[in-house]
Amino acid sequence: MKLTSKGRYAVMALADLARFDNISPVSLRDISLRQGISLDYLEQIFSKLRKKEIVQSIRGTQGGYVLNKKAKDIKLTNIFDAVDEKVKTVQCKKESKKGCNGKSTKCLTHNLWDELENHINNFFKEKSLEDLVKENIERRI
Amino acid sequence: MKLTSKGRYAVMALADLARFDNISPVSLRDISLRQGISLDYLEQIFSKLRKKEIVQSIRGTQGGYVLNKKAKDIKLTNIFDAVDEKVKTVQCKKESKKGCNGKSTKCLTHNLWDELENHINNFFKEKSLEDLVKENIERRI
DNA sequence: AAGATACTTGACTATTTTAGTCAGGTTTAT
DNA sequence: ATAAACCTGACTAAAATAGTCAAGTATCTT
Repeated sequence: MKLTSKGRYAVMALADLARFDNISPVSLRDISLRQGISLDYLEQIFSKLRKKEIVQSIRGTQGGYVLNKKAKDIKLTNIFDAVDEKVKTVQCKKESKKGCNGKSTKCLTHNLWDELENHINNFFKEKSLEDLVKENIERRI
Repeated sequence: MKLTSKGRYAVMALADLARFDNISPVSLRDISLRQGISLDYLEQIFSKLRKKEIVQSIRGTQGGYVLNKKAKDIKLTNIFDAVDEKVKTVQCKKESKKGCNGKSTKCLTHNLWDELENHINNFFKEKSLEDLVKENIERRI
């Protein structure tokens, strides 16, 4: 059970962005350097974030990215959703008609996995980008 | 972020075992049939569970496996631990001297990943095999 | 107008992990 | 004896991951 770097990088990059974008657009190059993430990879990630309207892009010299919403309105769940970082505990889900594994009943542990998914997703739904930045500033003082 | 089948199968198989082992040892063949998990794969999994003393094996005809502890004393965390299903959110952890990415400070999101890991692990620490079986029986009635 | 900076897109690929399979054992109840 | 069931280690196909690479386009500054 592990978080992929795509999801992790997306959050790291946005946390970085949230700290600096009130001054001026932040270039991926800067984020790349500060966070140690490959520029090419960041471009992939931000392309998705832009399509989901989490960030806005500004082209040209002095360009970069800015947040498209207030930091408190961007939850981790929105970020993970944008980069296709899904919480998945089990396959037996979609075939609503039948139970799991094509059998007529739910598998013994079905409810457990549902609970687990909810448990994790709740964490992601509650936590906002603002929380992240705040925690960080507080620790610095 | 997903659960691997190894961890999932281990829990499913043990839940199955917990329901039947008060009568007689349960053969992997039976579990394989009931849960739809390959026998060969189950053998790999139970080898690990036995080494961690979660189950006990009984060889020969009429043999099989039984739980080695009471169902309420077997937590999901013990099961996942036995089959190497780890919760991992981030790499930057072990190099205790330095911060993340070899830098002198913690990465912006370090605490977040720690929180997330704890959040998930708490779920695994609380949930026992007994809980699972109970919930299931209750649902059936 | 030129050049530099920075975003944009899509294809490509090496590595790692996963999810098993396969083959050959050993033990023990009947 | 023999069949059921455990035991072990090696092997592998397929998928996912974590990027790289190449070839653009847009816009600001001078």
